[in-house]
Amino acid sequence: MAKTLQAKILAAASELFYSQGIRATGVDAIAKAANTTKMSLYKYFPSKDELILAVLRKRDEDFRTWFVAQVEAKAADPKDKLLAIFDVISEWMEIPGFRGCAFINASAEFPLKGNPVHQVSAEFYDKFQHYIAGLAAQYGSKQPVNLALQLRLLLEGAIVSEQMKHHSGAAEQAKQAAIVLIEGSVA
Amino acid sequence: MAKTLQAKILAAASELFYSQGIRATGVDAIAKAANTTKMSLYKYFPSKDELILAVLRKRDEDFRTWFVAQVEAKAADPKDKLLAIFDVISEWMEIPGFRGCAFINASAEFPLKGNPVHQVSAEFYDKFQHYIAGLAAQYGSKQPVNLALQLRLLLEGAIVSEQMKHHSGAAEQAKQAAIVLIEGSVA
DNA sequence: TTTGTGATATACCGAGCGGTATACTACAAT
DNA sequence: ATTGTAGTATACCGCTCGGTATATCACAAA
Repeated sequence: MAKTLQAKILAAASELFYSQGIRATGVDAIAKAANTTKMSLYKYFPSKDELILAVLRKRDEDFRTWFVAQVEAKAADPKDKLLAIFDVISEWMEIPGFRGCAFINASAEFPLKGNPVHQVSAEFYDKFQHYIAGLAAQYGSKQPVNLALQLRLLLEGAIVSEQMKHHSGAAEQAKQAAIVLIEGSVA
Repeated sequence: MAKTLQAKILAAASELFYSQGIRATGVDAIAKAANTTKMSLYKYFPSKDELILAVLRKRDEDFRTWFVAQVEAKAADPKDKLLAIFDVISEWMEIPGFRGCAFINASAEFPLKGNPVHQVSAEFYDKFQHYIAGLAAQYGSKQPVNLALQLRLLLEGAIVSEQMKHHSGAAEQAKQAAIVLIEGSVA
């Protein structure tokens, strides 16, 4: 409840960046949404660029924590967890305000190679893939890292498809494909 | 060679939008890159929004034409064509200046649901998927539409992964997964 | 009571944005 | 020779942007 001012700014920026786009969101709008002023904002974040990175880093933490908890709550053994991933993603897509993956979107908004946004986004998916690879190894996959990357591709593809057109059946087909790949990886 | 002024504007805008982002590209820069002036630009395109849509529609045509030609040149029978898709994508990713899929990027830059950019982008992938489904049906897949969507997800995922981090091995793993799914779809 | 500090309020800056107005040039068709 | 048309050149508009300056306020520590 008693969030620090810095946390309030971060939360407001995160929400606006995600719903409207980063470039489309002005610093004034963020300050107003956080019930503060631009001056205070610039005390905590030296520039909008730094704020963008801070927002992404926090989202990285929060989303992965939330996601893993969801999966662990849904299934007990490794194979079921691998499949539960797709159910969690499917439910996430149905949450009002879903507009795709914040990291994919950020990378698209700042297309230049060297931009730090790419590094943060890449790290997010690396960690994500690493979590999947762990489950795949427990499950007994012969090539857990490869399987993890394949499943990750299905997830990213489903998210992007669903962003462009809602209820495209992407999540369902991603899961069907995942079943084939998961079971094939132990044969 | 003797491109019309309109075509030159379209080409310049397409290039700049793709390499820098749409919002990040000003109308002045487009006019300059096309060796003309803003006045002429606004004679052909009533607004930047209309220009954006025109660029995406042209890219839709051009890319699909180029892509199909590449695939057809690489393979003769349906199964090989399905696999060749992943080789073409892989080669495309290695072209200097690759920055992901213009349609995914555009959708990310304009996240609001009703934006026409989403419709154009969704239509592009619908046509793309329809092409894959045709090959899948010729190949003898029992559920060609489902297989086509699954392969599309792998492709989108690979493109996005490669955009965030080059040489991630995404295209290769997408192809490996595709082989399993394609062969499984006739069993 | 003074002093230091975190936050506010507000006005401002230079730059870039999308888009327009006006006047001018080149050239082809009648 | 005249007229219409396609394109140029340039200046301008109102607005928003990221970022800063300055002055003030609330409050706790000393």
